[in-house]
This record gives sequence, C-alpha cells and structure tokens, in this order.
Amino acid sequence: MADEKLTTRAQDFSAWYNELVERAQLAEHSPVRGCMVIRPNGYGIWELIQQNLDKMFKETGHENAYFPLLIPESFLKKEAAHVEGFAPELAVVTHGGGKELEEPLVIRPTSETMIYTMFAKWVQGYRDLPILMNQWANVMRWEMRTRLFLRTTEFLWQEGHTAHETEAEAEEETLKMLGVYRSFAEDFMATPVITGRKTDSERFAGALRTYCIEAMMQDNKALQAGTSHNLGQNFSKVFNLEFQGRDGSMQYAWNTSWGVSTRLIGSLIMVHSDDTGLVLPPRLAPTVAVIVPIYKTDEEKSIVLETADRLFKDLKSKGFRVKMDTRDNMSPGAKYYEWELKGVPMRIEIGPKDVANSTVVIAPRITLDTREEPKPGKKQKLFIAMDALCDAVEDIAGEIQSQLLKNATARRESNSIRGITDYEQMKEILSRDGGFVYAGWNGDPASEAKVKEETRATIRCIPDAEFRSTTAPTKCIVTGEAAKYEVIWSKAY
RNA sequence: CGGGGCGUGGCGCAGCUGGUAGCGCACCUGGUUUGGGACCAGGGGGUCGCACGUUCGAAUCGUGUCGCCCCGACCA
Repeated sequence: MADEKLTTRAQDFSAWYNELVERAQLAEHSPVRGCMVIRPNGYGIWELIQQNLDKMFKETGHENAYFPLLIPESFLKKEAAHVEGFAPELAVVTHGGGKELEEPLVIRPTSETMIYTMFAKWVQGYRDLPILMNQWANVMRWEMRTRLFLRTTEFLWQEGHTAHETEAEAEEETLKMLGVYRSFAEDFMATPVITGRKTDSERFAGALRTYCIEAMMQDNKALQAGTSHNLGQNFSKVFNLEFQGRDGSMQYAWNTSWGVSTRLIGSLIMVHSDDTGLVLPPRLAPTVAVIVPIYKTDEEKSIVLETADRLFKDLKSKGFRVKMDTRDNMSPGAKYYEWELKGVPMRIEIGPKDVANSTVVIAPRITLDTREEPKPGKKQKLFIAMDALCDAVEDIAGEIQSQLLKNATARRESNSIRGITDYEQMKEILSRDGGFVYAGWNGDPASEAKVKEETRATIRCIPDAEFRSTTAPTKCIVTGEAAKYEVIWSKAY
C-alpha cells in the first residue's frame, strides 16, 4: 500500500469526506446516477445502527412490518402539503409487463400515504389503537445533487408510523421517539445532539409539528440526524383513518411518523473522523479490535501466530467483534495505516517481545485522557497483560466511546455562540467560522428567509428548554423586534 | 437547471501539431524482507465512453450524443 495521504480536513473538508468514504471502502458511486453501493465496511455500520435502534423501538412497544415500494400516484396527491413537498423529487414507474400502466406508480419517497391507507382498514374502534409500527426500507427522492450517505437518490432508513386516539397521546409518542433518537445518538453514535422543534418553513410536508435532533459536524455545519413528526389528523382525514370513540362518535386518529437514515453514517464520519481516516465509536464499529501479529523469523512467526490465534479465539468466544490480520505480504506498518483508515477502534499488536513478556500492545484509534499520555510525537500505546486482555478490550472500548462523546461535545460547545444581538456580527460569524448561533427571532418566516438569503444559514431548530441560554434573548436579531423564540442559526447539510 | 471539470488496463494519470497505446499504484510468479506505508527480478491485463464524419490511416481533428464528478438553487 503506497496510497497517498488523505486530503486534510483543513485543506478541503468536502474532499476529505469524499476521499475517506471511498478509501475506507464504506461506499462508492454506482452506475446509476445519485445511487450508492454500500460496501461491507459501510453496511456493517448500518447493520449495527439497525440492530440497536430496532431493539429500542421494540422496547418502546413498536412492531416491524413491511409495505410495498410502489405507491399509486393518486395516493400521493391526496394530501395537499404532501404533494407539494414531494412532487418534484418523485421517481415514477409508468410501464409494467411491457404495457403502459393505467395509473403510474410512484417509488416511495416516504410511506405515509400507503401506511395510513392500510391503517384505515385495520382500525374500527378505539380499542384498535394505538398502532405502533415501524418499517426498515429503502426510499427514493430524486435530489438535484447527491453526496454519498448524506444525500443519495436511494437511501435506507426506518420510518415509524403510529396512530393514536388522542392528540395528547400522539404528541407524547412524537416526543418519546425524539428521545429515543437522542439516546441513540449519545449512547451509540457518541454524538451530542440538540433536540428542538422545526420552524414552519423547515417542517415536514404534511406535519403539524416537526421535531428534530441536530448535530454539529467538524466543519461547524449542522446536520439533522433524525426527525419526529406529529402529523395531527392531516393524513387520517385524507385516508379515512377513523374509529369509533369511547363516546360512540366517529373520530379521526392522530398520527406520528419518525425516521433516521443512512445519513447517520455520514454524520458519524463528519463528527469523529480525522486526517488519518475513519474513526468509529466502538458500539457501532463492525470490527472493534484487530490483531496484528509481528515477527521476523519462522520460529518467531509460529510462536507469535500461535499465541495471537489463542487470544483471537478467546476474544471471539466472548463476543467481541475482532479480526486477525495474518496477511504475509504486508509489513505491520502498512497494516496499521490500513486499519486506522478503516476506523477500527483499537489495534492489538503481538510480537516476540510481547510473547516473552505475556503482554500485548494496544493502540487506541484516538488518544485517551484516561490513560498515560503518549510520548511526544508518538501515538498512545498501552501495555496489557495477556491474561487481562478481554477485560482490557472491554474497558478501552468503553473509554473510546466516552472520549469520543466528550470530544464532540467540547467541540460543539466551543463553536456555539450565545448572546449575539447584532445581525452584522452574526453574519460575520456565519461567513467566517460558522457554528451554532443562538439568537432571538420574532417568529416571522420573512426574517428567517432574509437570513437564509444573505448568509445561507437557516434556523436549525427552536431548541428545547435545556439547551436554551440562561438569559433569553429579548430581541429578534434580524428585525430588532421583540423575540418570540430563541433559535439556533447555522449553515446545514 | 446555471457554472466548471472529466471520460484512455482494477485505480490514478500521460499521450492529443494524426502513423493502431505508455507510466505509477494495484494484480500474478519467485526470492529476500516484516515493532509505523519493504525491495529485487520476471509476468498478465486496455484498443482509448458511444455514434457519425474527415483521412490511405483517428485515442489524437470535426459534429453529435451519453454519462460522471465538483460548485450553486431544492432536500433526510
């Protein structure tokens, strides 16, 4: 491997991202415009996202189901806001079996219309509620411009859809799932997120209220990592999702929908990775540790491999996602670079010296505050007794997981600016370093649009109470009028 | 859709004042190496996005076409 170094983040963040995705073999462009091929290294991350989120969905009472890829065009046209929101980005099937179809079929951009059509058949009385459902699926949106993981024509996601008896119940569900996303982001993605509500202009087409989790990337831009919508009765009215209530009257159900997508993988990359390559939180790393055996002579080779294999099997039997790199045509150094590029959280080196001492060397992918500082100019290396290896891997994985969250949180905080009251100053900040600017807003879409036009920044959300500044801004930063909300302004993906 | 760039072995590129392809990496074989990107020797693999045209002759010139990437407006 004589590959050149990656473009650095400082040189060109965008080029760094693109190179990293391809070099770490996460995904690449397919022969079809805007569609990506997710390679095993990337798909493995998605599988872990799926497994863990799915568990959280089940724990909160949801069940999985599957609905068709194709949706009659007329379904999409039933809900006015929905049509308007999605019409430009639909892919439409017009032919089947060699004949033109009587009614074109749309490849789902999202499944509200199909799912609520079915819900309507399943619900008669209030006892049939709530319905708490989720599907893992692919969807298509014909985007103008695509980027691997962040915005592709086809992408993988989960979409939760629920139906409830009352508005309050629906709102509770909407917020509960937002909470699930937040926990997942923090506990698994090691990514701090801000929860909040979207303004009307950023709201989902057809929703009453849209809530979101927003994360900050290393270039200080925001990325919406998940959304949860309270759909009110907008869809139930259009799709006749009615039930007989406790008082005997016919009522429309209250719906919610919520989703996260393969975009999360893009977020993981942009939050944690460095100029050496991918950095993955251990809980979402398809390979948590890789063993690199080191030897010169044949005698050394046999004894090192024997020991390494024993440790490998031991780790594996205890459930660790571990790999052993026995390639013989590659120097250890080359392997180090490769596994670092691929984001494996820790490397376990075993050489003759280690065998003699009954130790191994563990090199964590990031520097840990919890361990002895690395020597100047060197990477951190930890000497671990062989008989304590399993515990050590477990501990170090936990420390990396926490360290990543700590680093990302510190970075976000140092790039969050509060207390700005001067619009010119905000413009200056947004055009220079960017970041999250907390400031007042009069609640008028016009002032929001003005900022977007002049700075390309948008209101990411009206943050929940715990994220707001201790002293609330009194004036709208754009107009100087009384502020209705404190909001977060930022450029976004 | 506007602006820019590009299509030549798997990848990255050179060749483009016309004479039927070359380099680096990767790959295969053998040998020496291996604690931070090894080296030597030998070897396999493309007809130059596609179409038409000019010409004795086209990767190279002309026209057209398709596709991709990057920057903007739209979006998870």
